[in-house]
Amino acid sequence: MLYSKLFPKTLKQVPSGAESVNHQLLVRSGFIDQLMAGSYTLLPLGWKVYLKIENIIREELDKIGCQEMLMPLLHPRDIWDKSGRWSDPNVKEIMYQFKDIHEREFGLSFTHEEIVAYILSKFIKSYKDLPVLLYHFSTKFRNELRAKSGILRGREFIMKDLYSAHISEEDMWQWYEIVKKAYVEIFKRVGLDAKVVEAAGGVFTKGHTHEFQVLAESGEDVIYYCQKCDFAQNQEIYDGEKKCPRCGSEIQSASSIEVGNIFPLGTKYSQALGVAYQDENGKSQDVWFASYGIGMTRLIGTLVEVFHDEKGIIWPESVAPFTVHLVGLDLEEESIKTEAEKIYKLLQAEGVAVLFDDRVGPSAGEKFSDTDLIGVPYRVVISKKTQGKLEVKKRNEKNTHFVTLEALVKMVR
RNA sequence: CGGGGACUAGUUCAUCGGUAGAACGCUCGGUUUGGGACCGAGAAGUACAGGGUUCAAUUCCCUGGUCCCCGACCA
Repeated sequence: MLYSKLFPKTLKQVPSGAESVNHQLLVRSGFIDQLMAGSYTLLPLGWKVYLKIENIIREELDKIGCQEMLMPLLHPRDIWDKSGRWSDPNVKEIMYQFKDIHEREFGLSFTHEEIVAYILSKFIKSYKDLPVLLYHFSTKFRNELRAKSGILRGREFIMKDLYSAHISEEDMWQWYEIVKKAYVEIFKRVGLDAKVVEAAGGVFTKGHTHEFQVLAESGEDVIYYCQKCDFAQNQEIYDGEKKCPRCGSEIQSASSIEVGNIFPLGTKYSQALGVAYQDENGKSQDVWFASYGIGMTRLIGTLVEVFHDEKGIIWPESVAPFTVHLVGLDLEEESIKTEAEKIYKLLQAEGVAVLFDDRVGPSAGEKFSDTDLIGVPYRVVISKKTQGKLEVKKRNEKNTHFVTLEALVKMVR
């Protein structure tokens, strides 16, 4: 990608009203643009990051046997009446509900339990059809009482939601643990140190469900966790103990951002929507459900909250929009321009995602400021000072050093 | 939905009862070139909307809208 062609350009000033770090940096660096409160466009750079994250999740979920699909966002009222949630006051608060010109009632999706149950009720016949794990990445609409913190809490946001269906509670819990492990791996690959935090159980279980929390000052949640082992609980269930019940070490608290959660649903939806299978004896049985979510856009915001400095974003390599930010200085000199273009093409040929600042006018300082702001992991400079070599600086390090093209390619792989 | 703040050029802000100004950005010309360079010229505004007070309102008052922050609620 040529920086001269990239839409849009970076902003020098902090947009008015943007107070949270993720909001300020993502807007200034051109990753997102606000349409209204809690509603943002993912601009080309932001979308690149989104796709990187999406692919990591897709890989990890497919690895354990989940199947990706895509469900509609516009839902007829009757399916929500079956679960009784259309008229639930708590649901009415957050669900966008409206009528079309024929007075038919619709709602915009804020979750997909009803739809998944509806699909499964059609196709699940036998115990042989289970278990099945279905997921999709899609928009969620929530009429938030208060959208806030930039991209962390929106009224329209992208979520990955996964639903698993099972022949029994035992099977459900078994898969619950498998998905939990996959989630741990996902967050690790994305670059985040997410804590697996115990949360209140559902209606039918005395056990705990789990939230994935990332420590961050800007987080809305507070969690209590052990300094030594991986014990952690959310505010809802923490009972005030000073010592860890598992290892006896100190418990400490911190604010955090919930980036994902997993919880068993039991048979509530299968009963409401008639999702049943025949067991080995030909007897009809309810299907057991569990659901698992990851807030995709929130995850992007969380990454910025965690990985930034006073100059800009510092993307983990696994999710960065580009791997190398190639900066050409002194480009009005034909020989340097030619060399920079050559390196740009060679890096591309090596399969390296590179953003090439090919602008001739701007000063070195302006270009460097842009690299820091955008936060690509490797900055590579070519100028009359570099004399045929490549000057490399990692975004999260201070020192620069000179390398050959071969060495650089090896480094970024 | 309660409490607070804001709304003026593309952006960030200043002005202040007498019909608007800077910086940045943008365009053109020139000088620069390793941390958001400099000089000159230029384009750019229904001051959120409606109502009221006034000789006169961007400015004061009221109503509404929008955005941000705190709270209740939540991926």
